[in-house]
Amino acid sequence: MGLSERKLKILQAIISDFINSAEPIGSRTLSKKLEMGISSATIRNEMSDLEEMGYLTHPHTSAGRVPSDKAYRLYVNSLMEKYVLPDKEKQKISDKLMSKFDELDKVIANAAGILSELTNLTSFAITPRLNENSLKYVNLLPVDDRTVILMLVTEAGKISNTTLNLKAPYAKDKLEFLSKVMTMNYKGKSLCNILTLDIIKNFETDIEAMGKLAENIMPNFLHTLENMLNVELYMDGLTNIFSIPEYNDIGRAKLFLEMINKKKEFTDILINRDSGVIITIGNENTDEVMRDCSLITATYCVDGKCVGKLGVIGPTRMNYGEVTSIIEYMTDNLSQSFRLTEGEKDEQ
Amino acid sequence: MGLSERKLKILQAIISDFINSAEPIGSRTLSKKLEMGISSATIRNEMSDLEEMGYLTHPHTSAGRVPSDKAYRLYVNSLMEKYVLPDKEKQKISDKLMSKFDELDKVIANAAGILSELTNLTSFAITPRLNENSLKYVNLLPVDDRTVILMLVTEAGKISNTTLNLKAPYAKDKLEFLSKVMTMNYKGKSLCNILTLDIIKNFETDIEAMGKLAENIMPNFLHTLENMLNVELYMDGLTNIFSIPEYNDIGRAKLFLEMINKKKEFTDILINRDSGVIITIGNENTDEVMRDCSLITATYCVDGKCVGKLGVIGPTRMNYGEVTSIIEYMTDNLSQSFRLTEGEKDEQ
DNA sequence: GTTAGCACTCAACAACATAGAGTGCTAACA
DNA sequence: TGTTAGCACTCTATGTTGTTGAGTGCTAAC
Repeated sequence: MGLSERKLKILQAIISDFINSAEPIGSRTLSKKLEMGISSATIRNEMSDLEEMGYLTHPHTSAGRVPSDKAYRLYVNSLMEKYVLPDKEKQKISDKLMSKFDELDKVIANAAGILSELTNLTSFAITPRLNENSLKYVNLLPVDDRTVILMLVTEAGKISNTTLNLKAPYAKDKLEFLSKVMTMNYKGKSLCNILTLDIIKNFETDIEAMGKLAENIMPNFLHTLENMLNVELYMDGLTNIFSIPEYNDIGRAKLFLEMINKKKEFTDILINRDSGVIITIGNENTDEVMRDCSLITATYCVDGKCVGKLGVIGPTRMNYGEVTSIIEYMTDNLSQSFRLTEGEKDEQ
Repeated sequence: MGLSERKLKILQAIISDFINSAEPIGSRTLSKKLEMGISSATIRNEMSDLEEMGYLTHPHTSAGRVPSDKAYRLYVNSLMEKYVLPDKEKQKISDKLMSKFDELDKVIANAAGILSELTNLTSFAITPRLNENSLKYVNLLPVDDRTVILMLVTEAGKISNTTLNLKAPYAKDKLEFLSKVMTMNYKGKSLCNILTLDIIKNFETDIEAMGKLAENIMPNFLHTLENMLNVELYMDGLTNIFSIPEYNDIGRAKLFLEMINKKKEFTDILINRDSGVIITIGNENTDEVMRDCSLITATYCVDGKCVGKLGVIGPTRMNYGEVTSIIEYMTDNLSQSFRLTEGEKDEQ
């Protein structure tokens, strides 16, 4: 049995209504709302068919119908109308998104904040993985006779500093020399590659002449590199779930927040999602704990490479159209900002 | 009417019991538990007196007694026995607290994590205010022909970088010169002072000769300074409240999490608390929203100056003795770590 | 001052009744 | 053959009532 025009219309009406009201819809209500001149009994028959096909469920006999994950999938794929962000809204987002001075991490954290505010859902964003990113610059800066700042800069412009406290005083000229040697050695190599033992081993023997200095600095160098590879997770709108009826229950709210708060696991889930706008609905999520949530993520690019993600998580009953449009607009906006350098922007 | 020895004993027993069980205590239960050879009727009389004095309340006529905020205050001030952290526990904390490589912000975030784990409460930590901190070092590093990294280092060792994209290419020698001039000019001055217009104004005229370069860099310099003055708030153990009976109610849990999630307001509250170990119980908190919480904070020092805070928030019914000891031990530990440089530690 | 005894109070729980929304089925209709 | 009215049935939500048990407060006796 296929889905007739009328069945689709009914299904769509049920889904739209349920997305707004969170209440199961009965045949009588729907018959009035649809204004198609069909009686509640007919709708009951159609609903019964839709249920048999797996698009609807009932919480219990005498309740109305509720869309299933399968229904949401159909809705997202073909039923829902594309939501077009009003220009005013777009402008507002753009304005909030980029504050000229901020560095990447702050922009991303801020983006998560804006997203949760706009969607009233829990939002998250992860910073780029720098795996493929290559080192541009190693700098060792003298602070005082035993303190040195190790500074790494990548091609994409991410900077990381570590203050090192050496066991013994050092000579300034050696420090400068070491910076240059290290830069020469590692420039253009990807962070991941540098971390492989071979290059490092070679290097350590090369500069034996530099004495204790390198010995002191190398472990810190590696540690800093590792830190740079870490993906940072930002979240916002955690308490938004309390105004969502689905979580108006201490047990569910707890499970949700606990899931979200396992940052390591959650980051991994996000990293492993495909690029582009990805919507996973309820049981489409491979992770058991997310089976009654939907997750929408989109990728933003830095320097043209898709590396970071932005998204929301909420009940399967969410406004897919609007939320998707907002996320998409935001990631596009971010990608564009991170492609142009500030200087180029100023000239435009 | 004063508090007789016996009344104190009864009060103490009620408080200790209630801290563990979260259940109102009845006279019969207490008479058995106390083993003082006094009957439940006598205890009822005493309880009635204690209630009249404001140390106890009843949720309703036929319920047992519950300690009031006043009772907790008495308990904290004189009744509770000092909890001594076992050496094993101390060792565990110390080990987890300092990981040699990490920078200040990460150590602080980590401390909040450990604290929530140990207390099963919601914990928080704020990084130092750098108001009084003075600038040690301004460095402008060339990246490419239009990109410069502005790096500021304070006496306390906090580092901040910003990548600047200049409107026009610059000459390397000018950049180096500017770094030196700026360092000379600002070294030893507190961040707050530098932000006052006078010094900056003077400086801008001084170096007019440097052309456009300074013009490009100064606004970023100021912005970076401002950012360095921001206090960062880290929190952990948010979902711990779900296992606390007091918050086993969607409304309360919501209020609590919403309060905690207003980071700006919450940070301000923390900043304005006195130094040292401060316990505020229920209605002692000036903020309306915190009237049914207790807040324990302690200060940690960087370079001997008390500047950052670490603490927990939870229901007034909390284990004040144990929690206070843990926080105190942790802040002492942090202060010590931030006083000695890594080099000195290694030598010990 | 302490205690036993007793009437009283109140929350928590369970058992039961009721209303209302909604379904499923059947039979009649177009 | 699809559509519809009608009706019995189901199930939740809500309200009512009764019961139990923990606990108090008071009184009178020790």
